[in-house]
Amino acid sequence: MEMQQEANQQQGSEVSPNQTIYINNLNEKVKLDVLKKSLNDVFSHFGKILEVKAFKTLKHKGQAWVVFEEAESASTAIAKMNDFPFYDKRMRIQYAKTKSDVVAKADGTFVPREKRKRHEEKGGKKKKDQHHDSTQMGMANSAYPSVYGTAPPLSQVPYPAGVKPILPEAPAPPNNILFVQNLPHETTPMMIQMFFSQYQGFKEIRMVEAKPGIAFVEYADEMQSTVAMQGLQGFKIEQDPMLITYAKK
DNA sequence: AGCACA
Repeated sequence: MEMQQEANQQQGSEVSPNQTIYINNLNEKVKLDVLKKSLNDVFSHFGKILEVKAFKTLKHKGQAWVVFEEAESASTAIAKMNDFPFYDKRMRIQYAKTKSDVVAKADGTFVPREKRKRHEEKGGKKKKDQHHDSTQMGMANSAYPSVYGTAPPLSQVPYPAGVKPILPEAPAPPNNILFVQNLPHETTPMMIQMFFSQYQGFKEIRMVEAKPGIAFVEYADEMQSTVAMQGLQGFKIEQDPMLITYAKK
């Protein structure tokens, strides 16, 4: 008969809706400023953001708080973005458990908290148990809810309308094609061919008229592309140093 | 896994 109440307790935890969302399962390899900026970019689709907070302490990495001006924005954000692939991991989003300081300050209810448990700042250099270095980027998470059935590859997950996918800026793995950026817009293939063709294995330059300033340079194999990259990295065509990375496949 | 406010 009544089977409509499950929508309310999607997290299995009882936290009342409020204007701050708590996000975890974030990719811990992403630098903090980049992470916060990307979170801001993504979540500003749902309303005005007052603040984005994230920390890199052991207890808090992989997590972030996004404070909206309106609680409704937070609700929409959760509904639309929970399990959203973000830097190759699915964001898990809930309402934050406690009121954010910015909000309390606006409320007038802010009371400076007592010194909490002394934050373990990184004073010593003990790093015994942090060797989880296994790169698990791109592994589908098997434990996420029903909507997609069995987890599809992240690359196939549909994105909510109006939200651009955030592609990991993680460097592409070494391969035989180089991606060259920061070229003067007048650059022609011939101009840079002079440089790239002096390296063994050079095959071709590809440029797209619609996208000035970039080029793809193909070599026979990744050894050769790597040598060329190392030789030409930062080389200045006019005055701007070119930025060379491996192309995404 | 882990809910803070440098």
